[in-house]
Order: sequence, then structure tokens, then C-alpha cells
Amino acid sequence: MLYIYNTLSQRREPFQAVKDQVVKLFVCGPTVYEDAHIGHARTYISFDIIKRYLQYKGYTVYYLQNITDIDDKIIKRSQKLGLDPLKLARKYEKRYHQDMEKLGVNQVNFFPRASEHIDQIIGQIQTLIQKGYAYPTPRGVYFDISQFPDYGKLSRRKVEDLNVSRLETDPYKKNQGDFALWKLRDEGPLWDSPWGSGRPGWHIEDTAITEEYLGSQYDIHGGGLDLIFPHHEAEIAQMESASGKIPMVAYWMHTGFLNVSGEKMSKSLGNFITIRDLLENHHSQVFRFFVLSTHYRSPIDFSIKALEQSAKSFTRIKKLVNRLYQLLDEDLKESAEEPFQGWLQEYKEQFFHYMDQDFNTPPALAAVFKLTRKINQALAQTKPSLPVLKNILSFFHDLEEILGLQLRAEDEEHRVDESAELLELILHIREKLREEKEWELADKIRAKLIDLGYEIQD
RNA sequence: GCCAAGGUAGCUUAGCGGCGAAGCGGUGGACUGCAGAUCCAUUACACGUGAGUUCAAAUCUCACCCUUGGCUCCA
Repeated sequence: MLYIYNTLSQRREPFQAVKDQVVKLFVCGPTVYEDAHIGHARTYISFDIIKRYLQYKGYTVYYLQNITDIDDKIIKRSQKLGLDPLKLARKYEKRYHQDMEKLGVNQVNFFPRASEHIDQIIGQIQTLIQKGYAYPTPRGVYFDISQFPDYGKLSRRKVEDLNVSRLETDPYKKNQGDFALWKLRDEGPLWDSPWGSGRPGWHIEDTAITEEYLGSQYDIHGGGLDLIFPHHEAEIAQMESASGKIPMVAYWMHTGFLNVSGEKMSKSLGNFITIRDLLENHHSQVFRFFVLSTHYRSPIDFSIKALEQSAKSFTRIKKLVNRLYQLLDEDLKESAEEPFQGWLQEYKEQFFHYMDQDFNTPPALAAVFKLTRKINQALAQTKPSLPVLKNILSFFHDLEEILGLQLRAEDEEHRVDESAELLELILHIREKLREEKEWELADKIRAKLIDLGYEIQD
């Protein structure tokens, strides 16, 4: 039985799909006006693994992620650069997809863009006005939070508290907490609407899109912790008011923040790291493993030291897996004493047990480490029979699928290609030198190779 | 002020009523010409403070101290 922590109820709940074995998953996508950072990466890797695991559990998952391509930040930046806002958005959308590809985040089925769903957005706003939940003003259409008694249920906020706004007060708003559904504007990308030309507010694109593709009620809505208020709160207000159906989503899932060396990542602090920056010097697989080392809802503290630690831990598992693949070529005898199968059973069960507890990857990985140690120990004495070896490898293969990690080394070997031959030659020469006991020169070569980023195993 | 998360071995993280935990690090060993990598073993009074509930608490209750984040830019 899978349990999922629901932000709405603040507890773990047994997971049950709304309809049969189909899970509809929506995760708030990026606003494409600059390169995505490693905080985005944390969130999207988490949901990538969540989807993979649900699929492993036998669900058919439809995963939707919107692209916010209409937004004040995009407009601001495009004005600065003298570019068309939508062109700018397309550029960063493309770069976003490239980044995700490199991170192995590839589970999203469809990326609807806000700009391509204006009709649905207008339709939903009209419904809200008709039902008395929204009202037009000279500056735009607003949602009237006083008409929705549940407003604040996700973020646990009282409407009274929301009347104190840090922003300039808007004389047309009925309540200071009311949020824009449609903004009447004269410049920037504009669309016609019954209320005049302008553009949609931030929150409405998600509910218009999800209603279109997932219906007014669906299984899981995810995003970063920072989206709970006001974004997700507003979505609930819009959708549940428009459809009259409660709840809009069965499970609200939120990922914790990624901090950098204990501090919030921000441009003013100068510790802002984009995915591109990261991947220049570090392997995407290692970052994925690093993300797994903390539960998805907990804050995770990024540092080079922590990343290096993850690299070492990850290597430990990979080494074993490759050792096991090598065994396939050996002559394996049937033996009566077979400790491997029992361990596999035990730790495999542990792994899935913890994954079932709200995708608790740290103890799930701990079980894998325990299995690794056990196998390493036993391998000094005996070897598994072929069928058992295949069972073990099959488990590691499942791990690769679920976690989106590559445990077999073949990948890296292919990557080297050209320089490989050259390297081969150098190593061969060094080997000769060692035979001749020319240590000094051999060590010099080794030192230089290490400087260049190569490791020597002999 | 309100809301939320958290304070667990040197470090990073799990556990959340009863077998003292995973990785990294440290130490010892195997391997090696040496070093590294790898493998094995081992190490560590572990649970912010004070009180309470309980046969039993890191785990529940209360109080307090400290940290971080959110409060309409934000994954």
C-alpha cells in the first residue's frame, strides 16, 4: 500500500487513484524567462521519480506540466533586451527542455503553454463571473475571495490576515486579498477578451489547462513549497468555485527548498546556480543521486562537499553492479548454500516498503547499501548461481528504472571514444615503465593524468 | 505577529512507542613498488533543554531555547 503525504490534510494518506489504475498528475512548470536553477532541478527530479514509481506500481500515469510563457517577468526582461516576449519565452522553454533532458527528467507527457489556452482561460473566467465569484473592474477581473469560504484551507491562512498587503492597495478590489484573473493592459502581449484587451493573471492558466486535459477533479497536483500560497490556494478557489466540485485534487504534494550552503539561493547573495552551471563541472547522475539522499519534502542543502559525498556513495553501488555484470561471463555453479537470494528478498522488500512510505528514498537507498555490503562480503567466499545472479541484476535494473539512474558503466566507456585510444597508449607506456621499474617517470605520468581528471586503477 | 519545517554520532541524512541507523569521514587490514581507487573490519556516551504520560520515549504531552523558510516575485 502506497502512502502519500497530502499538504491539505497535513498527513500521510493511503493512496487511491480517483479512477481505477489511472493517475492524473499535474506539476506547475517553470516561468520561462531565464535558465532554470538547481532548485527547479530538485523539484522536477522528485516528481520524475514519483511518476516512475507510480508506474512501477502498475498505474498508468498521465503527467502534465504547464509552461508559463505569459508573465510580467518575461515582459520586463524582453523589454530590456528589446525582444518579443513570446520569442524570449520560446528560447528559455527550449533551454529548459534541454536541461531536463540532461538531468534524465523525461516523464512529462505534455507541456501545454499558457499562451495557447487563452480561450479556456476566458471561458473559466466567464463561468466565475456568472456564478458570482469574480467581478470586472476598470483594471481587470478579480476573484472575490469573500465568496469562497474555504479560501486559505491549503496554506492555513485566515482571510482576515490577508487584508494586510505589502503591495500598493488597489482601490478597485473588493478585498485586498482578491487576485487578478484578467489584467487589462495596453502593452505587452495582448489578447482580446469580453472585458477588453489584456492578459491572464498568473493562477488562472493552471486551472484552465487542468480542466481542459484532466477535468475539474484529478489525483495529484505538485509543485514547490513556495507555490502553496498564493498560487495553489488561488487554484483551489478558482476550480472549486467554477465547477462546484470538491476537492479539486485528491493529493497536494510539495517539494522542499534547496538551499546552498545553508542559505537560500538568491541572486543577491551570489549563490545562484543554474542547472547549466552545475552540469559544467558535475555529472547529472550524481546530482540526481544527491537529490535522492534527502526526502523530497525536506529542505536539502546543496554544497560541493555534499555533492562529492554523493558521488562516492553512488560509486559504491555502481561498482557492485558492474562487478555483478562481469560475473555473467564466468562459469557459475549451482550451489546448495545460497545466501544471496535471501538477502535480495529481504532488502528488496525494505526498499519497496520505504518507497511506499511517501517515496522515502533515503532509507530505501540505505536498504540498497545494506544489500551491497552483504553481497560484497559474500563474494569473497562464493558466487551466486546464474538464476540468482539474474534476479539480483533484475532488481538493480528496476532501480535504474525507478530512480532514473544508470548503474552500468557502459555509458561512460562510450563517452570516452576518441581520447580513449590515446589514453590506452599512454597507459600502456606507463605499464612498460613500471615493468622496467622506472617508478619516477611512471609516477609523473600518473600525477599528470590525475591533474587532467583521470584516475588510474592498477 | 501569524503559519510551516527542523534541532539525531565529526559531516549529510533516516527512524517518530520497545531489535542503538545508511552513506561520507576517522582508524585498522587486504590489495599495491608507493599513493589513490576498490573491498573487508572497526570506531563513535546519537537523539536541543526542562518537566510529565508510560512497564517502556529520539519517538506522545506541556513549557522553554535555538535554526531556517513562507506571509501575494519564487520550484
